[in-house]
Amino acid sequence: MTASASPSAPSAPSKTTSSASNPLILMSSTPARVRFAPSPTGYLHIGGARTALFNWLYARHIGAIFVLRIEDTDAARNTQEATDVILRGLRWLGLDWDEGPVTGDPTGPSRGDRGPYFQSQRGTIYKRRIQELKDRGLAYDDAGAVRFRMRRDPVVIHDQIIGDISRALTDREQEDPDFVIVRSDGLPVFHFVNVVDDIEMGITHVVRGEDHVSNTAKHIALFEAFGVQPPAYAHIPLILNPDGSKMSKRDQGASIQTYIDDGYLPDAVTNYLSLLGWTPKEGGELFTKEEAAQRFELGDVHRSNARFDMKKLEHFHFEHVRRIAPARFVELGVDTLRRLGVNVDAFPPAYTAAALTSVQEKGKLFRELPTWVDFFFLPDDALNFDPEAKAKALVPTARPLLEKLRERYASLADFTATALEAALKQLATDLAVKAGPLVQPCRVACTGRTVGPSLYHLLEILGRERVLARLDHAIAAIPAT
RNA sequence: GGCGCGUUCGUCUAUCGGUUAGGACACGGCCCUCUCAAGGCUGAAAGACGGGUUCGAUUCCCGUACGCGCUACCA
Repeated sequence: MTASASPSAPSAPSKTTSSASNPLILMSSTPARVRFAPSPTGYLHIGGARTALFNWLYARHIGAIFVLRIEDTDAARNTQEATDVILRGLRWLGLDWDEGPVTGDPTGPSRGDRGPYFQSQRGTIYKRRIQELKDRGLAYDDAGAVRFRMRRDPVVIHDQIIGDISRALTDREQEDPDFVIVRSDGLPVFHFVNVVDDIEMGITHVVRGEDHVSNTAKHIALFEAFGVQPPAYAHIPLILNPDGSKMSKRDQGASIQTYIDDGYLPDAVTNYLSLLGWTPKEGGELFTKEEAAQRFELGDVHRSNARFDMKKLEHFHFEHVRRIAPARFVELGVDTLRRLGVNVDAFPPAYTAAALTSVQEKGKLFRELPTWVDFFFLPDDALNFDPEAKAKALVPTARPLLEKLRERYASLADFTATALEAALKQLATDLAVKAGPLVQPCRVACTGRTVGPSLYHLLEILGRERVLARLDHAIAAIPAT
């Protein structure tokens, strides 16, 4: 069987509307409901973000309601701040939810009528459901805990991605098949609350990490115990470290915050993430999440884990950043520069915009922006010459060249990129030298570095006054012979 | 140990039994060039292993190896 082949039963549609194989959905006029149910651990894991993304893509593709539920049963560890981190991460990625919390406050406002959307607020619901199982003889007290009467025969999971899986009891489970659903301290466990919430919230599709496949047998048994048809399941492959090991909290790039801090474009992150474990049938690699949502099919999701490749993510950032509207780039750039302490507000907005736009095509991470444009915002006599650049370009032989260049630029009629280029090349011809010996010292004189935006454009943006001042300053800084 | 899932270039992947096994990132070379890039051209690079089935297997089946997940009164 190929990776893209349909794992479904012969009679079931191979793709598109996996919900069509679910009578519950077919017969109902209520829309499908999809959910992302993170536990607030203090950070949003890249794998969790991708799970959220796939849920979002699928929900948007089929027009389902996307529900966000916070699984904060561990009161000690789950703080409001920890939940805020998740919400912030999802919002940054642009993954909006139709129902769920508005803030990280469990008792705060929420959207939707199936709440509360924090498990910490759903205690009475769980108690009622426990009693229901007990009344039916499907759960019983055991040493202070409550156990569920698990079925002993293999459970078949109809997974939309993996296909049919028959999950038999393990050796340990054979000895003790009835698993705990309420701990002796009174707290219901994950398997139980997860299923109860999915029932109460009317979840029709569960899209989650492959690490839950084995658990799904328990969940299905629980659904059956409640007399409810289980949702359609889709288990997506995991994201691994570059070396193939499991990506954990400490690993580089594990937290979404990394990408926020480094200044990646959210669309680049979602684009890259969507391609880790999914390929659109129609082909193509570069797209927005909205475009991805149009094409997203669970049947096209892969079955094997993928390793994370930061270089490729950077490439997607490069491609996306060059495509966004200049105004948007400027907006993001100004935010970043302010945050990193560059004094942009002392300059006219048009100047700042021009300065930033000159490097948009470089496609750099926003965090790297100061390296490329900080010279625009420094006093003319306070440029920090990169030592290597200075040693290489601001040498005695460059002095007469710079002096001549200053002369020409001082008397230039139009201080525009084309005129600046023409004047420099004319001077090179007149002096019988190549352009390089003029270009490099001029660049270092005006920017302090050997790399940067296009020289003539940068000069035009700086303007005659600054350029002449910088040339003077550089000429004075050239060591005597 | 048990129960599951997986295995195509370094990485992400295409391939619905017959292909010179294609693309992207990364890497090398050439061209272009005001720096760095970008762009164009180009190079190297893959079917884990062993059995079947078949006229023919990367593709279907079995086994082995390896990887991953689960195996909690964690989620």
